[in-house]
Amino acid sequence: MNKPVQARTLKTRAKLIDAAKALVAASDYESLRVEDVVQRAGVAKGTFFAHFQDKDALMDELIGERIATILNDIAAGPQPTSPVEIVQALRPLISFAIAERYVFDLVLRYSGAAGISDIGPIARTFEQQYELSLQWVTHPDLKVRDDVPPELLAEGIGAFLIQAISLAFCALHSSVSVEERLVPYLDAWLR
Amino acid sequence: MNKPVQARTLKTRAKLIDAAKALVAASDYESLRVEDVVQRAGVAKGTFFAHFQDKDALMDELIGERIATILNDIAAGPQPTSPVEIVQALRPLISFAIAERYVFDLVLRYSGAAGISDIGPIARTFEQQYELSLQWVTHPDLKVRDDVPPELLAEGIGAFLIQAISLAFCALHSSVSVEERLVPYLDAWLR
DNA sequence: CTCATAAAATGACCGCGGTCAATAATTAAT
DNA sequence: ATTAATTATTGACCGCGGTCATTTTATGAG
Repeated sequence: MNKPVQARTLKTRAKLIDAAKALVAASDYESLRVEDVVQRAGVAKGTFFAHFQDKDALMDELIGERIATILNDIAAGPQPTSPVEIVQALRPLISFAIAERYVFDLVLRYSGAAGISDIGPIARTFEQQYELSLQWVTHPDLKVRDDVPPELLAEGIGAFLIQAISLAFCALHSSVSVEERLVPYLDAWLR
Repeated sequence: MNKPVQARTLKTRAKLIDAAKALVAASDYESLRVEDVVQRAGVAKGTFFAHFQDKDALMDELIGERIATILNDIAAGPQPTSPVEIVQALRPLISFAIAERYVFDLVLRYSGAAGISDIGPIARTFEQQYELSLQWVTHPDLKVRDDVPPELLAEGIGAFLIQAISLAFCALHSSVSVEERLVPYLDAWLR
């Protein structure tokens, strides 16, 4: 029943991902070119698309993995006890998201899957972020309002995180940082 | 001092926009092709890019205009007196935003300008939506919490609107509509 | 009207994501 | 080992957004 995966397939896929990671490390996500990836991996262009639906699917892998790692690190840290500490805890995630406008756009685009079947790495990190927020919100050390279910509070944290980052891109000239913007939101939302 | 704009320029630009509108009306935004636009407008391809920075800039015009119209209609309507009525009032906007995933993605991408100078039509509609929300929130007929500045409440409405629409795309299989999802957010946020 | 200058329009061309029929490598059966 | 069936790889090709040197058209001065 299970499809027999050839060892060659895994090897080629790994070569492609390694090549892509190296190229991203050398410049950035936005300037990644499929042709460069396949050249570095030593395979033909068509091979790339036999392994990934399209270029964005590779990006989904790369960026999703990065975000998952960041979220795991955050989850391993201490329980925040206030909105300010929440924002501090989220800082690594924010830094990554605002480092490249391209990344943020892609994350937003991939946050929602077209169907239940094609939930990709990035979409999973949204779930992960929600679970983390839910954990924080239900922890006794973080005093939050109790007139609203914790699930809703957790979703709200995600909404304000997106909002704060969007506004940061909207006004790069502004001196208000994402963190400064996010704190009042959470303060008002969670109190 | 003022650049002398030739009548020909305005005419060509109008031809391009008219052609684009007709094509969008005939199918949808996503399938719009620059080549089709210029062919219908009866001009060369290069001419298009003399009038618009890129294809997205044209989309910015088209979609921004639509949204501005929708928001004006909403603003001309009655003052909502509850979160449910807010969501009802916003329904035309929501309908347009979820009609095409492509449109929503582009709206998000254009919501933030790269700098203060290049605020386009779509970015302006975000401002417009904010002003409308602020107006609602400060109206005496809508009872809202007073422990938070109205400006923050207005921004929050925008954040939850985006969140609700995103989740709608994320789970097209789900039976929960955008409206149903949005009401609890606003209920908790404004009370 | 004529000519000089600037503005607008042109279309061949390029970059890059993505496709697909043809080919090569792998596996399983005898 | 040979063959047949499956799976992976290849690279020429296409679609479409975007560029730019060249040509065409409008404008203003004398």
